Amino acid sequence: MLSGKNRAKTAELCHALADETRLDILDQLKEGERCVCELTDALQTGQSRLSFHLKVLKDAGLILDRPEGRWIYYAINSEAVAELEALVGSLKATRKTVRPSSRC
Amino acid sequence: MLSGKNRAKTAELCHALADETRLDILDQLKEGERCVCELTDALQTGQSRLSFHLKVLKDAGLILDRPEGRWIYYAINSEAVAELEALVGSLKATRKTVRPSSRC
DNA sequence: TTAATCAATCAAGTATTATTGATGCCGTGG
DNA sequence: CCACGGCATCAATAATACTTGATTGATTAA
Repeated sequence: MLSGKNRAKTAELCHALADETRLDILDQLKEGERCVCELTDALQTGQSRLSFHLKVLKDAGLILDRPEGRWIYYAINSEAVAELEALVGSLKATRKTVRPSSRC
Repeated sequence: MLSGKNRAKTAELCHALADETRLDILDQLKEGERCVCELTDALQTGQSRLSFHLKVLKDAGLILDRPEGRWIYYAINSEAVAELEALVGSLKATRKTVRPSSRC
């Protein structure tokens, strides 16, 4: 039914995906974990900017971070992706028939 | 691989879902098509505001409109939902193994 | 311990989105 | 033809989101 917490969670997850830079990041992470400096290199962009987008993705739960030495490795959280996939799927219409009553 | 047009399309679709009001609208439409006045009633909000959000959903292709007399009925475009579902699914990590090389 | 590197955070500026009330268009009923 | 109802659109404002450059904390190498 997508009510209450689900609605807010869906909105947050979708917001995190509603940006091409963040989709680029996820595309990179699909092949395995990466540290920020690798991403700045791959995506040709500034460290600060990337850090901002990584935070959005992390806050939404779509990526996980693993500090190692002075690097921080990011990786996709496949569970969250699957969760979102399910939430999106639940938006499909339950009936195709034209509704009988009208109020206007 | 989520590149080029797909990336932009995914961002647009996700942006359209990144708002609780729009999720509420879709939730209503799941049960069948509705005209704007029914939605303003169900969602307890202003007509102008609703019209704005309906436009965002329509521009993204997530809903379809059907004029009938002086009403306009909106309905979920299940194809677009399925398309997005697939795009989201394609974000899942392809390998779980730790990547061997590092550049930093 | 000092210098250097990686990455988060902050502050300031810009850009994009959302809300609100007003206006206009179009189809319908009188 | 006229008035009304349903809805889109516009203009102005408010709220969010994004970008950029500078700073800071933490970690490692010298």
